Amino acid sequence: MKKASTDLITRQQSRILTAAKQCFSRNGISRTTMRDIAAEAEISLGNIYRYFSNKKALIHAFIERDNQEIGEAFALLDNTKHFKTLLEHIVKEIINELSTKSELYIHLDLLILGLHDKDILALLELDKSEQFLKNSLQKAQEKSQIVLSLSPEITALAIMAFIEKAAIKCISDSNYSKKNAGKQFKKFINLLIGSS
Amino acid sequence: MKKASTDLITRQQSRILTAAKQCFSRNGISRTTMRDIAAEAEISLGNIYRYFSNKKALIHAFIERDNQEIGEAFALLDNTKHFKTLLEHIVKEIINELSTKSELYIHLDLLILGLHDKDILALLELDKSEQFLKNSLQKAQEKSQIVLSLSPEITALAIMAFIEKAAIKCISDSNYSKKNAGKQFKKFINLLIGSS
Amino acid sequence: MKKASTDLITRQQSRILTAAKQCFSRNGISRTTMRDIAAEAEISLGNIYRYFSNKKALIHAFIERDNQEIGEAFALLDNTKHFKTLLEHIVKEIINELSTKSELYIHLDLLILGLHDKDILALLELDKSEQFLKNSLQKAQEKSQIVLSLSPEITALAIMAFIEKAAIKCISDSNYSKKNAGKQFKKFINLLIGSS
Amino acid sequence: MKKASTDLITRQQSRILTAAKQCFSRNGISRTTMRDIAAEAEISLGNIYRYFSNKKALIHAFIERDNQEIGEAFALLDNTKHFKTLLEHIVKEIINELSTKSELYIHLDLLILGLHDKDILALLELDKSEQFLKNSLQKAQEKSQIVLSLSPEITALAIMAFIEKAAIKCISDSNYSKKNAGKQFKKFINLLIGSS
DNA sequence: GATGAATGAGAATTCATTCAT
DNA sequence: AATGAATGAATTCTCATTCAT
Repeated sequence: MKKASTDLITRQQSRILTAAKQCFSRNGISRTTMRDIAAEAEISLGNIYRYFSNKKALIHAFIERDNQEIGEAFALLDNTKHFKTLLEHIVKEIINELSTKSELYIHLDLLILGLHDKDILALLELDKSEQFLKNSLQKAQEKSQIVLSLSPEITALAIMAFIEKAAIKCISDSNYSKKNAGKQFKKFINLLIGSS
Repeated sequence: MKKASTDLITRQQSRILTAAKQCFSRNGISRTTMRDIAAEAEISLGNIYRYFSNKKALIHAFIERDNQEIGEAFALLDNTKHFKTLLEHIVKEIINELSTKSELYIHLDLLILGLHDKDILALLELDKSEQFLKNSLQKAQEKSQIVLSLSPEITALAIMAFIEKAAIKCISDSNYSKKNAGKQFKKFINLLIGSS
Repeated sequence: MKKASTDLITRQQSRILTAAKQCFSRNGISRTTMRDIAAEAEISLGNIYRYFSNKKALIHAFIERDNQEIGEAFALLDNTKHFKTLLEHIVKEIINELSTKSELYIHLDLLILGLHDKDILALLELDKSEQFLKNSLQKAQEKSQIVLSLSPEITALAIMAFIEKAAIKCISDSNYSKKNAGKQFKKFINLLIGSS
Repeated sequence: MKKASTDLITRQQSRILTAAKQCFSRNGISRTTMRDIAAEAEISLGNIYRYFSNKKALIHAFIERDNQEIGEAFALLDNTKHFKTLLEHIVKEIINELSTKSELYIHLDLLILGLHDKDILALLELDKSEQFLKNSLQKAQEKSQIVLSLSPEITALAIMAFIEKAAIKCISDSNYSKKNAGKQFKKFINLLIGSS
């Protein structure tokens, strides 16, 4: 991997990461070959290595980008007056996205990779999103926007756990729909969070 | 796959599956080679193919056996007088086991395999254990042993989700301990389940 | 790489090493691919890895075998009554062999590999043959078979150096023949070694 | 290879060759990539091909320049009154340099390349330095500055062989030092060359 | 029934060389 | 003249699966 004009570098890296996401969604991370990504990005195989020194580095970058996106979504919670409503909305979105199967692939693959690889594990900080949520809950509680039945920490954990599980269920259990998941989540939320 | 006399078949299959579990725990499913399993089972490589026609079939059989074992654990709930205490105990056990990393490997690997492979997905019925728990909750509620804040279905989902998430956290987040998880779970349970 | 019945293992390893020697002679070590060796040994590519865990291990084994052969040649010196004559003979043989170009390829390639790789360097013990020769000279001197102008150490060094250089010259300089080399060596030897 | 104005050509070629020497010393010729050389020369990768049509041509040019430099060193021998002393000095220098490992890399790499490639072999004329030395010895003998035990040809061969071998030994054998080599060489020289 | 040797289709990665700008 | 992005063939190594004994 060598340097190139910064602009092109970022553009190409981004292009490759987007292609990677496509492939990862389709087949899971570990089943995606560098050649697959190259083909998807319409780039030569060797050229990928100009932008990412190896597969691991590419995955690294991929995770970093992913974390950013999730962070941005949760950031909205800090500036809203209707915390619970927005939370329900965000969660619905996330379940929606995760239950594309494609997203879930990636999500779980990352977990597995993390278990196999300390570096990736560190990067995952196994659930940035949980952190974001916890912080948002805390702030909202301090602002007396909401009343929590349990600590922000447990609440965040429980919520994120619920989301993932529901998403998995949407895919794996044909009797279980996203609508279903949404309704259940509302009830669950009402148990955990009371509005002031 | 060549056939063998029924008795021997079951004995050998069992032996191989036990060896497989060892290997899967150590390195995850996808990183376990057929040779690894053969070595662990002290059986010849070629001989495995007499009992399982290919790796996928072996994994299939593995899942079936796993589901059985979990079912047996939850079955205890149906005959106890101290539902909540026993539940807490079982959950502690499961988190303990899952957070061995080795078990989590398998758990997650299976999920991924399921996402990639309809046959396996069907077999997973993504969380036998959740079904068992739901049934137990329902029966206990009918017997008025417990009072549920939400439906048995949501409660089971929430509990299993919590367990998995906590197990993952035990491994990935060095600041998070099993003790911690146990305490949090108690509070969480008290919110979901009231004793009559 | 896995174990196999000891007999077959040795036979196959030997076969592979022989094939390797062919290839190394033809193209030099670093230009020889594992596929080349497999083809020459009439074995599948993957099968090589059953007998040598990687290319480096194969080269290792190759060197060890080479060292043995040279050692056997020099061992003859210890039991002869006509030291100088036999030495001249052996040297002629070695120059002959080395100047096949093929042998020289290997000889030099090994040196280079040694410079790049500590493990190989250690194995080379950069010139087993020089050690053998030095010991033979020493014994012969003690038995008063020969009279050395310089120490056995320097003498051995000078002789081996001469051999190599002459061999290289035979190949690279078309005006320089093996006959030439033999004659020159006799004169050189007479300067270094006098018979008693 | 595209052409350039003669002046610039020579300047750039020289610059590239100097960079090449740095790289070759560090990692050996075959492990040096064109990109390495470009970086060291602070020139663009593509631009190298304006001045050398390919890697082989570059190595060619490199050898030619190297030969020149060695020639200049030995030329000193022709004008000295203290032949043996100067020779000892020069040899010490060469062993010193060669045993930097870096120089030896190049030296051996070139030999190998020569064996693989007729064009390069011709260029090497496998040991310009030996030729120079032979000529110097001859002249010195004619001027009666020295008395040779053997012919100038054999003497030159023996000396150069000794140098190389000693250099290699300095690197590969930790018990063997440059000092050692120098002392041994003096004794060896005294056997080959007597002053008048 | 059992064995384990053999196969070969990939996978990641490297690097000389070309070519559009 | 100079640049450096792009190419793709080549290399090492892995592993599920087959098959002769």
